[in-house]
Amino acid sequence: MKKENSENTEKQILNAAKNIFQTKGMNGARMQEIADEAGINKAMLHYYYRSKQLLFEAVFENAFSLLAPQLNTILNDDSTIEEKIKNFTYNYISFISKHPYLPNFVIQELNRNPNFVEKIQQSSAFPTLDKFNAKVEKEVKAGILKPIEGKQLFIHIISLNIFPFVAKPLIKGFLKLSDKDFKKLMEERKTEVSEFIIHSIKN
Amino acid sequence: MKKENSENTEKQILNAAKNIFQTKGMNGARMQEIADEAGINKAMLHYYYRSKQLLFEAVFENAFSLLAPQLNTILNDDSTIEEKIKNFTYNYISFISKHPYLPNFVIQELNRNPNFVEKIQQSSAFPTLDKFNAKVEKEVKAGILKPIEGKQLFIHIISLNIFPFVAKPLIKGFLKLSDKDFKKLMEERKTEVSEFIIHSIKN
DNA sequence: ATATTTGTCAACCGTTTGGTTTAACCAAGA
DNA sequence: TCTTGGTTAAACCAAACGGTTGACAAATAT
Repeated sequence: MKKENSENTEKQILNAAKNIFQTKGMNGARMQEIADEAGINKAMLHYYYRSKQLLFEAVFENAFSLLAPQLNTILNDDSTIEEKIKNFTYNYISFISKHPYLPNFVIQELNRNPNFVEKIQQSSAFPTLDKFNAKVEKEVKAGILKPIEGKQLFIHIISLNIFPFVAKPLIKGFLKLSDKDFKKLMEERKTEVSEFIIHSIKN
Repeated sequence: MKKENSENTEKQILNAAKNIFQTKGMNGARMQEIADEAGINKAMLHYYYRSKQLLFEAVFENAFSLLAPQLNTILNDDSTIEEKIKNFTYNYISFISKHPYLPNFVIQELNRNPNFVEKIQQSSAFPTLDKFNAKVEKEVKAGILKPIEGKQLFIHIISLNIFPFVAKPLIKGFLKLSDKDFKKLMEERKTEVSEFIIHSIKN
């Protein structure tokens, strides 16, 4: 009843920490609350992760490493811009619907500690825009797309896809939606958003 | 040197609280820090605002009351949809450039405490979409706009305008921008965004 | 069989935090 | 002159917090 639990406990902690940190943030989270959520003693948190800061970083890097591949796909695969937009919009909204706290958590904590960006910029497979920019420029010159800068298009795409989840309470308030309504609306956006973008940029 | 300062101190506190709360959030802010920022004694905070919670709510309502009119204009004036989009995009980006912490603060705290929405929904001049929806529908039927739902268009508009400010550190990281670069990019978006939207929806 | 390591826990520790209190001070108004 | 209201520094308080300790049992190694 030891080694089986030792691996198990560590994952239980990380999972509990994920839940608490992602809903309450670093400042709002309490070590005791994480321990309770994991159903273990508070000392165990420090036994496995030494400090709140390190536990938080484990959670954060885990969260970020889930988001980065989503972006890397659109930025670096060989499909056309139109295909990229359609795929990303569909896949990203599906993905976030399953992890609704993720984008807000990442954004909130990056705002709290902006030099965090530099840290993760080096380590993990941090997305780069070079290939995407080149592809946009190429399709613009070929007359497939109307003139647009790659970086502006990129911001358009992520704004339209991510923002509704980040501002969920606000949007629910403005549009007077229930949780179910909101989910349905996001479902519609899986195609609505890509059509909206493509309408605007395609010749 | 009494009554002049009494009003003054109250504003000094609110202003200091604004700075601290908007950068660190409710959980990250410390009463002592706010007192220091205001250059007054900590007892004064409680003298004027009784508790951290009440001081925070004063700051939050103040912040929200700055944002709401921006939306109310676009939603309720009599201009065409195209004009609404152009005006809102230009004005909103100008406005937020002067108050960069505002949208993130509001969104972060609404996520932390979603039933806050209901509170402010009653009290202040909370924006409603009815008129905007009707106008969109009318222009679609008149053939001015391509078919689109008002609520989806509304989400598009606020996403494209607000998100870049909320995700500033992320965007700075992806695009490898300095603060100056970022500001320039947002300046470009004052027209870029509205053109992008109008391209997509106009017949 | 014995010793060591590893996982776990309850209790504890020092510090920070939001909030209160006290005593004194000062300027303005009655 | 006396009261009143804004202000301060300082001490104080209880609760909450992150983190540590020491004991103990189960698993592993010798």
